[in-house]
Amino acid sequence: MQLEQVLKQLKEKGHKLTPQRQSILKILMMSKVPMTALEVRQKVQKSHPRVSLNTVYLNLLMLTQMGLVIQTHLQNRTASRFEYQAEGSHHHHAICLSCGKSICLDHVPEPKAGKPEEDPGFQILGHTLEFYGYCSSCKKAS
Amino acid sequence: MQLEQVLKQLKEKGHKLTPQRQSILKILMMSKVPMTALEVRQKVQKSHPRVSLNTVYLNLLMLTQMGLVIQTHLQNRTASRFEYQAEGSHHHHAICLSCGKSICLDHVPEPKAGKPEEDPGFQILGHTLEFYGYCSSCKKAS
DNA sequence: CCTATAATTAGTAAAATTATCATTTGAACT
DNA sequence: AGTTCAAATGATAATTTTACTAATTATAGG
Repeated sequence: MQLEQVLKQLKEKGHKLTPQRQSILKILMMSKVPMTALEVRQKVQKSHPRVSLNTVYLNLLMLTQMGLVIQTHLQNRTASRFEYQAEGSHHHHAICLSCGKSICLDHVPEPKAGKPEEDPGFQILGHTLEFYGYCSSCKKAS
Repeated sequence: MQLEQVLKQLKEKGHKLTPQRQSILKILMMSKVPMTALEVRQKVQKSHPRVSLNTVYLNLLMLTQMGLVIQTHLQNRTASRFEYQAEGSHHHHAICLSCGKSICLDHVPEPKAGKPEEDPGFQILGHTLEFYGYCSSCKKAS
C-alpha cells in the first residue's frame, strides 16, 4: 500500500496526520528490517529532534491496532521490534531463545518438526499463535 | 504432566531443584488462569517471603525455554502473563486490543474471519505466529 | 560427611514500556 | 482567517522487564 493510501485510511478513522506521525510511518514503511522503538525515534529525531519516545510508542500502538504494523516479541529478550506490514506480505517469525535473532518465515513450518528454509538448522521447540482484535463488549463500547 | 515428572525433566537438563523454583512451578501448574510475574511472586512469598521478582522472571524464562510455560503478550498492554502448558493442552489466544482481555481458544479460527466460540462477537483483526527454539549457531554453541 | 563446582538467588541498577496530565495542534466548521 | 474540539504531543513519573554481581546453595563426587 502506498503512503498516500495509508494516510487516507488513518484520516478516515479519525486520526490526525501530524508531522511526527507521518515521519514514523514513512520510516517504518521504508525499513527492510523490524525496528525497535528506540531505533525509530533516532530516525525521527533527524527531522523532529524533540520527539518523545512516548509519542513513538503511542504511534506504534495505534498503527498496530490499525493492523498496519506487526510487533514481534523476542520471547523475554530485550526490546521488541516493529515492522510495517504491507498488504499480502504477511509472514511469521522464528525467534532464537538464545541470541534473540528473529528470522522471517515465508512459509509456515510444521510445528516442532520443521526447519525454516532461511536457517535449515533452526530447532523449533514451540510456538505461540495470538489473534488480536476487539472482544464483543469493547466493540459495543466503540 | 505430574509435578514429579517435570522436576525430573528439569534435573536431567542440569537445573537445580531449589525451593523457590519448586514453589513457582507448583503455583503455575495449579493456576487455572495465566498469571503475571507479580502475581506469581505474591503467591511464592507466602512460603518464601524474601523471594525477588528477578528470581521469578528468571524461572519463568527458564520454564519458557523448556517449553513448559507459555508467555502471552497482551499486544502493548500492561504486564504479560505466564501459563503452564500441560502436555496436549496446547491452545492459542485471542487478545482484545481495547481491554487486553485474553481468551483461550481450543480451536484455531479462520484468520480475520472467524469468531471464537468463547466470544462469538470477537472481531479478529490480525494475528501473529511466532516459533521459538534455537538457531543453528546457538545450537552449536550449546 | 566433606569438598568442589556451577547454578541460583537476592539485591541493585539499568533499560524498556506504559500511565498521567497539561499544553499544543490538526481538522472541521464558520 | 477565527473558533472549537478532540486527538496528539512532550514531559514526567510509574511500572514492567532485563542486566549485573556478590553471596548462597543444590548436586555430584570423593
